[in-house]
Amino acid sequence: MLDINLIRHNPDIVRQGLVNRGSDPSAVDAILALDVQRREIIARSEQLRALRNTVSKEIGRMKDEAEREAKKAEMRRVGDEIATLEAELGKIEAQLAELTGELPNLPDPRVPIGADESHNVVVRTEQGTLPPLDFPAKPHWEIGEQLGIIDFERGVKLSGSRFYVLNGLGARLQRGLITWMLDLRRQQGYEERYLPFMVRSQVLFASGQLPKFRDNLYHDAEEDFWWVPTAEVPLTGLHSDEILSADELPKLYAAYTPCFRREKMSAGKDVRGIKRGHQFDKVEMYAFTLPEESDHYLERMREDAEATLRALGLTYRVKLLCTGDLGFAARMTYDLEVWAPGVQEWLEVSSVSNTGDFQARRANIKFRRERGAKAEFVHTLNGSGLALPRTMIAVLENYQQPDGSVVVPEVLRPYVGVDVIRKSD
RNA sequence: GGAAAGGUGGCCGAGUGGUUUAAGGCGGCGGUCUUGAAAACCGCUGUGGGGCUCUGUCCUCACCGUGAGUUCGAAUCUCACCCUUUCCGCCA
Repeated sequence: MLDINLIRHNPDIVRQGLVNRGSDPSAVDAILALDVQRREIIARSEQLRALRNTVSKEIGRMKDEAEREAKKAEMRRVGDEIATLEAELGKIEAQLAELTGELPNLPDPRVPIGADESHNVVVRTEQGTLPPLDFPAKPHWEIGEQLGIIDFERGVKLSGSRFYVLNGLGARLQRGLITWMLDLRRQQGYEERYLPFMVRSQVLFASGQLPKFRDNLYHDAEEDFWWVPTAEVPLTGLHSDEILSADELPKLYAAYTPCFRREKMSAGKDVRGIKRGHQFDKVEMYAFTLPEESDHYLERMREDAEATLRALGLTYRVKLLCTGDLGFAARMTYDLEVWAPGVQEWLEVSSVSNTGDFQARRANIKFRRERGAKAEFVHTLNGSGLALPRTMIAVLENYQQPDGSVVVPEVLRPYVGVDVIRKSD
């Protein structure tokens, strides 16, 4: 949510920011007009309320019956007028909430301007420590099926396309990655949280998924439950409607959750393998910080995510997203992409974003610098650390051997329990 | 799923239609006293919106779980819903 005062006083800045990220700026004018109407109506109705409050007290003290009845009749008319104004106000505020709720965050000035992902900037490429493969690399679906650790057919039988089953060491590899990542996050200073995987509408509004992106979410038809598309959602809601004290900031959290996405927008894309499913696992990082420290923690969180890939010895690159590719709530985002030699693709395994006070406004998360000081909105950041299926792809394809086996990365061996994944293990 | 009792400020807790401007207490902050501290005493105390003689020790509106309703006037009365606790049922 953008600050209404920013829209009111600097509409040009807001319009420019929206244009830069490829959004329609016309809502700004509608919002400004509604804002003026809103304040006019409030001024009038409050004046009438003040009058009624005063006169009602007088009525309580009146002894003269006729005079009292006359005043009551008069206040009845005032009440009717207030009701009319309030009804009008309700409509205007609903429209205002709808329009402002759909405005995305404004890009940070340092974000390169561009229409789409082709304008993203590769900041850095980090060479992995693994020796290059000296044989033709197989894609992970072949590796997985030949080893018997990924079962696509039974996934489809159970739930349709974009679902799969992990068998034995496949499941253990993923579980090992999750546990290892959570341990790594803890060493980096993040507190672990186990969260609900279904949340109320309000929580999805706070993080920015609702109202605009409901098509990509799974929703329970009978209750107000939505399956989380990322742990970012419940983590944003964790401190909603709270006022934190400055000395407990930053609050750094890590959480493992499955993520559920309808992938309506990417129908037909990435249908092969485990790159894009309706259900996938992720370890997520999240931070609540002082406003002046969020830029610093964006870099810190990117470093922390990178450390995961470095520990696995994988080759990856860091991208700074351009304005046109920013997510709804983000004002600046780094993507980490890992190289997968089997599919010959850079896979997005992490997206690290600073949302500034955008989510904090929607979730009403504040802090106080000192006792008695005015409460201010915190800043929030989120980052994947990391998305599991794509990390699995990278591990399988980079650690594959000529005989079809897959070496388990050293850091994972205590978690997986074997050094090499072979057929029929 | 059934029954009962509840939901009031940071916390406890009073308040069944109008001196309530939400009593009182605790906590917190400031002060008096003190060598210092404690105690005692005095004062202060939340959130959001709007306005202005425009940033103030200002005026005003709203907020007692949520939403509607009754009324000149609602924390208080009515209805619906949500949540909590206890008991029963069911269950991992």
